[in-house]
Amino acid sequence: MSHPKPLNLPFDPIDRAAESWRARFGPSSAMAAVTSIMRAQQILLSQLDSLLKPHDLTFARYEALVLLTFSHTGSLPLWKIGERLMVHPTSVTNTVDRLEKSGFVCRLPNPRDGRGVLAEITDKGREVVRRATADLMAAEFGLTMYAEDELQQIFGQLRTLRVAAGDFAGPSMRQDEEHGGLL
Amino acid sequence: MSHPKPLNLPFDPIDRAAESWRARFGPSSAMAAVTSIMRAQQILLSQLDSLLKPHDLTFARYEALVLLTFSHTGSLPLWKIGERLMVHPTSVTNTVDRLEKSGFVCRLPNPRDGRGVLAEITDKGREVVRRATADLMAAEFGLTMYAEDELQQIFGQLRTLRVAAGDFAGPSMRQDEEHGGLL
DNA sequence: CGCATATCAGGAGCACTGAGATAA
DNA sequence: CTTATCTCAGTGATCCTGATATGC
Repeated sequence: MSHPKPLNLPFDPIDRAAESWRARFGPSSAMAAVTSIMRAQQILLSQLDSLLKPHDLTFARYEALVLLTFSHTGSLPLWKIGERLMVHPTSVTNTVDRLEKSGFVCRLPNPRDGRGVLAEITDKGREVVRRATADLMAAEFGLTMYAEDELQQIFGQLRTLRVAAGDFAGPSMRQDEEHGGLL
Repeated sequence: MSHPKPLNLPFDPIDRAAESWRARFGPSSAMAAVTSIMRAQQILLSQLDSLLKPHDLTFARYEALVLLTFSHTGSLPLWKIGERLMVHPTSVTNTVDRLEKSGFVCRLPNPRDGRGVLAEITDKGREVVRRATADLMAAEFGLTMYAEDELQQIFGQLRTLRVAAGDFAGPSMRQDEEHGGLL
C-alpha cells in the first residue's frame, strides 16, 4: 500500500479504454466516472497511508482515533464507532484491537450497557492524533491540486451518491454545505 | 464485500464529523472531499461486485476481461494489462490465475518475447463479458442518480487528481473530453 | 553484464460470514 | 424468548516486498 508509482504513460489509460468502449458498446460516461472514482480512491489511500505509516497508523485507524477525540469523554461504544465510520462490527473489533496493541486506546466495559464495550483514547493516542493531523493538513490530505471551491464541488457531487445509497435519510438537513463533511 | 446496507441514519455521519472537525482544527474541505471519495468508492465497488458475482467475476477481473476484448487478437501481454489497469505485476498474475481457473482466459507464450506471457480471452470469456456488461449498463454502473453532464463533471474533476498523481503525462492530449474514460 | 517479464512465497490490511457468549 | 453487542475463526480479495527463473 505504498505510493502508486507515477506511470507517466504518454496517454491516459482511462481515456484510451473509453474510446474502445464507445466503439463497442456506445458512450458510457458512467463507466468513465466509476473508473475515475476507483482510481482516485486508490491514489488517495496510498498517499494517506504513506503519511500515516510513520505514526503507526492506517487511515481507517486514524479515522477511529479522530472520532474518539471528538467525544466529550474520549470514549465511545464500539457499535457507535461502526455506525459513524460505516464499517462492519467485526472490522471495528479489528481496528480497536490494533489501536489497543499500539497503546492508542484501551477497552472499558460500558457502564450503561453490560453487553457493550467502550474504546477510550489514551494520552499517547491523543498525541499521535495531534502529530498525524498536522502532517495530513500540511499535505492537504493529498488534494493540493484543488482549489477550495473545487473541493466543495467534489463533496457536493458525491453526496448525491451517498444519499442515494441510503447512507442517511434526507438529501440534506442543512442548507449550508460550504464546508462539507468529514469522517 | 456485499451490499453496504442502507444505514438510514437521521443525519449525515460525514457532515456530523465535519462540524467537530471545524471546531477543533478549522475548516477542511480537503478532509470532507477525501472522505466522500473513500465512501463513494466503497459504495460503488460493493454494488458492482454484487452485480458481477453471479457471473463469477469481480470488478478487477471484469476490467481485465473487457480490456482483452478490446484487443484485435483477444490477447495481451501481462505487463501491458498491468500498465493499462494500473495494477501491480503480481496482481496481474493473480487476476489472470483466477480468470484462467474460471475458463475465461488461457495463457500462451508470447511469440515476440520469450520472457512474456499472453493472456487470451476464450469464447466462454467473451460470453460472460457480454452478459456482465449488459447487467452493468442496465444498472448504469450504480450511478443512476446522476445526469449525463454530472457524470462528465465527476470524470473531469477527478482527472485533475489523476494527472497530478502522475498517471499519465499531460493534463490532456485531446480536447474533446465529452465522454471521459473508462477502465 | 544490466534489465525486463513473470511467478512464487509470504504478509498486511480490510470486508465479510457464521458461530457463539453475554446481557438488555 | 428475542434482540443487541461483541468476539472469534475463517475466507476472499487486494496490495505490497523480496526472491527467483528466464530471456531480452
